[in-house]
Amino acid sequence: MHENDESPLTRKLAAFVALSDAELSVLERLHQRRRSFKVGTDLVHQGQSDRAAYILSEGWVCSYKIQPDGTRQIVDFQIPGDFLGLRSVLLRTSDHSFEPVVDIRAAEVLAADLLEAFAQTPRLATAILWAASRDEAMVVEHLVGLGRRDADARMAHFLLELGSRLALVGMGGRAGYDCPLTQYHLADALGLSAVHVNRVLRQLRERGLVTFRNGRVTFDDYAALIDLADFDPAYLDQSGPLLKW
Amino acid sequence: MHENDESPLTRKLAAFVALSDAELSVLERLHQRRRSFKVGTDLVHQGQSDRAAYILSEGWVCSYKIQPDGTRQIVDFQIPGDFLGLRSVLLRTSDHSFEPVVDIRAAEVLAADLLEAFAQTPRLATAILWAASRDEAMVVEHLVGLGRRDADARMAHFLLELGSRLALVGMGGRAGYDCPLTQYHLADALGLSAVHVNRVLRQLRERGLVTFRNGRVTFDDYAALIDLADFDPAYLDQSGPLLKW
DNA sequence: CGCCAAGTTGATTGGCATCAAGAAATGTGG
DNA sequence: CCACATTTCTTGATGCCAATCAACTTGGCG
Repeated sequence: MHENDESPLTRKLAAFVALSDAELSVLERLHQRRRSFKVGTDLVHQGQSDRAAYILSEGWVCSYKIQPDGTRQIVDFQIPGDFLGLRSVLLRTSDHSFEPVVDIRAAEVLAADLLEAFAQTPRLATAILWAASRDEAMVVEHLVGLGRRDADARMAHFLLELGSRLALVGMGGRAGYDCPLTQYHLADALGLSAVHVNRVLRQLRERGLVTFRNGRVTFDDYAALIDLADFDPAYLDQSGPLLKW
Repeated sequence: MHENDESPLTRKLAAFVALSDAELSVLERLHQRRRSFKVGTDLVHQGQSDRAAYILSEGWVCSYKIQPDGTRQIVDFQIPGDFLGLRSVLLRTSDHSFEPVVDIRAAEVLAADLLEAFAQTPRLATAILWAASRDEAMVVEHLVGLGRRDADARMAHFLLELGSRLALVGMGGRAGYDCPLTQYHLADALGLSAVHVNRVLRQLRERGLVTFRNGRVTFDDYAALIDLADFDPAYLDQSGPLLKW
């Protein structure tokens, strides 16, 4: 597909375990069934229906819950290399829905294939479970942000986290990254109103910290932003744990 | 220990799968190494240290994260029958700390024992993973509450959720339940100030919905409370999924 | 009996939502 | 390629929810 056939997931996992050729080819085989989804077509991932997971290879997705009163809370965003609905393959739980933020391409993974891959290559299984556990840690961090950070710090923390995640799959760095999210997405994720998101972004820009504009996030003062957000990327990188295996 | 030797965990799992005698005895064996912890003695569960999990059999625990600015966000409470640090056994992640709310009694479970139990009784493994997935769903629901519910609804939802969880292990019902939490605990869990927690509780009491007093939660108008909280216990019960196995 | 944690209540402040209205960007069909 | 429609973004004005500050009360306990 691309010049090198390295998928974002491969790239992400490789950052934490050195995968053998055999493991790489098993991983590759998981990417067989490619599918596309357009914005607007909800990936209805409601429990009972299908028991497939996806590996996102291109584009962004958000997972969310709708409240009875109509408001929406975005639980997390998925970027290339992330799993969609991994849990609902292994167990039969799927408490939230998925919606593409932009047109996406993803590989469908059947439960059987995944379990077989796990059986064949335990190290790969460990790596994937590590990724899943990292996702959980992000949800927890998100919860902490909603509970105990004000709007500025929340936004700063969010933009930094996204930057770190994207850097892992080669889609961003200290300078910034391309970001297809609208201010409404930010609002629904951060528990703010869209109007206030706009004000917060303006303020961060005017303070010379970060610029969110035209689908691009630019870090103007990385260090100061980290300071404002009290950002500690330990929960993302966890560098070390897997290397020992 | 008690009149019948049924542990809270057994009781909880039994609500979702009918466990065979063999499975029950394996479960029993996991409860061998009993330990006690007193209030104040933090269960330092910081990643690297020990790789044991606990099954809580008596008392309450909270899991939390401390922010650099000193504020605390409680991620969840554990009640009898719940696991502590299950994830950190399987993976080496432990992003938050545990602290007893009252003196507790718990069974220590070594990674090896757990894995062996899983190998022996797949159905038990499924049941335990179901419980873990339920925990995750609760964290997500908590996140939604922080992002999109006002103080009243948040409190109401929290008290209802706790009631449902306790009912599952026979420690409460529609009438109410004993609750050792302080208003500070509620504040740290709900992302509110302790002062405001007090006001919200008073208001709920005066509206005839629920009374939180002297370590006891009393539901004065269950239906109205559910209505206020938009409480849908689907994410807790998930009745059905496991029964099919 | 006196101490300390937990709970209670009032007064004041401030962060963020809401309402409202317009400007810019993006998309769409003719 | 333009006219028009629909998002998306932007900014101001106003009000409310919940934080903060400050006392005071209550209850448990050595």
